[in-house]
Amino acid sequence: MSKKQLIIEAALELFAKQGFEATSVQQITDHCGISKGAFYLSFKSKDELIFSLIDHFMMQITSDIDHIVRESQNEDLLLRFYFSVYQTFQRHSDFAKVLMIEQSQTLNKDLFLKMQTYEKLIDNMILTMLSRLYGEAIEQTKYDLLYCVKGFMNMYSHLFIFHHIPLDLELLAQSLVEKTNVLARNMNSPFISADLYQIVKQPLTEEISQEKLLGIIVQKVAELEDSVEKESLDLLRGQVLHPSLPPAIVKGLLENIRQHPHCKWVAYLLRGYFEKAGLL
Amino acid sequence: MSKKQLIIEAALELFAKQGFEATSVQQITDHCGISKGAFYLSFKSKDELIFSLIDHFMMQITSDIDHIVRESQNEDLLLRFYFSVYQTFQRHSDFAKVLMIEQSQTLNKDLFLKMQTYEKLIDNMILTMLSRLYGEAIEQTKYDLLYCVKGFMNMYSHLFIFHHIPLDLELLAQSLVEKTNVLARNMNSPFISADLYQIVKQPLTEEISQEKLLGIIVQKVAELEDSVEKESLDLLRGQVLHPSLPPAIVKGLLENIRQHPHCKWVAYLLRGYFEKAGLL
DNA sequence: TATAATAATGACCAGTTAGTCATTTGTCAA
DNA sequence: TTGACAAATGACTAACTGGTCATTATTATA
Repeated sequence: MSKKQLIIEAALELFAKQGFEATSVQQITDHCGISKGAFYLSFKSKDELIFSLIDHFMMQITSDIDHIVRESQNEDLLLRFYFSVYQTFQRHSDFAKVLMIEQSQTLNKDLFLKMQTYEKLIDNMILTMLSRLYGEAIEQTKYDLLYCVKGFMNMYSHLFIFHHIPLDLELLAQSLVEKTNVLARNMNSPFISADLYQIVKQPLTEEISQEKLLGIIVQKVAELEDSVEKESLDLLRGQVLHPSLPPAIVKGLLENIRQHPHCKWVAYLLRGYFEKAGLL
Repeated sequence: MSKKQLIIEAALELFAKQGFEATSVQQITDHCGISKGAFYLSFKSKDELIFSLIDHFMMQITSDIDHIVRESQNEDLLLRFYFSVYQTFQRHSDFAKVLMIEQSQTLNKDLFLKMQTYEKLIDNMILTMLSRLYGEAIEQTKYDLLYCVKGFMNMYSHLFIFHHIPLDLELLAQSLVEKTNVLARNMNSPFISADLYQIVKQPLTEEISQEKLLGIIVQKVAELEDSVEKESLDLLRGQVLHPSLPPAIVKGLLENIRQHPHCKWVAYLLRGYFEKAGLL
């Protein structure tokens, strides 16, 4: 085992017990029998360690899930998915605990972005899986289904992250497969629309690019029937390209489209965009 | 506003941004324009602050939920429950964030116990609500339903804890009501049995008392048909009261009952108990 | 106004931290 | 055995921590 790996393993154990902040480099080096100086031969800083640690495990985990989703037949796909996820949680329960404790890390921006990248990957795998399983039927509800699946993963993992109880993972997976099927086949009132999902998945701090914004607008315009909303949105598209209207008009146009349930998010995006650009 | 409240508000803001550990007392006092000394007139220590902070908000939140569950008619109970929960998350989004970041706090034992107390309260309210709504029909699945409800609460709260997006909470609540109904009426393969739930809810570090253990065993013995398992369990009950059998036999008896699906938890508890007592 | 009582301050303390670097130890070819 | 190079060490630094307390400012009372 390389020195890096040795340190990562030792650090993981301590982080799971005490958290990242509360664990000192000295403790880590003591715990794996090397000197403090040696630590800094492997890692530039304590921060680099947590980054490496997260990469180390998240790469394993995401590739595991990817493999399952790619290689399984439809009939046992979902079961194998849940089983594999919980097996991974069990195998790397310390890491799962660290992820829980240090959850999402809004604190450190870089770390947050890294985690978001992995989460997006996993989201996409789950979405692929759901589409393969249920097809067109869940087109409207797939993002809600995604959230439900992730909610299950999260909640049930508490069972073995915080308690060391031997669990029948096969049974657990079966139980969650049933829940997922029940929801997929009976849910009719989704909450998370495609564009809400897109917004939420946008990197937190990164502003939306003009290009992307225009893309979303054009798509929405195409969807809409002829109406005040459609006309307003089209005018706003023009304003994004060549700002010429006074703030009052822009504000009014935004108010027009905000009423339409399908346009709420575009309105939200546009308001943010114009505000940043000093046009509101 | 009292000085204590002033400090709590300021601290909350900083904790939400940086986390508890990473926020110094100096930063807090700077942020609310008082001296470091003045802080220690209101709180004995930094720890006491986080305790007060959690009490301050959790008391509000739990009593809100309790009120809803007590006062609502069955037909709009669930809707009002979800609506109120998310309204609270929105109103106290900083606190929700702190709870997320500092989640469950396995680190500090006292804090963990405090949170577990509140969580138990909320669990019981949700269970009461579910039983009132669905009655006997969910007797077998109620703990799974509880986990699903909590999973929804958790997952969907990400939408506004990490993004400041205006959401239609009424619609969100409706959507979750449907999901809950769908699950309650169609789920047949629960995973969380009454005794598994009991174990998980047991204070983490606290060992099980002999008394409690005997109570569980007696109950199980009463449930079982005459069988090897029943006899084994009864012998083990004797061993708890008056240890006399050699480890090998105890181990064998444990193995006997571990096979029976209803006895897995008792077996788990007994193994832990005998190990602690040096009888295994 | 004078006095007592209370509230607030911030320099200070002892302890801990991440990170550095002159020095020692180990390794291996000549 | 020697010497050159790499690996590893741990005492050290500067910064920061939670918490204290002699001192000062403010308020209430007489």
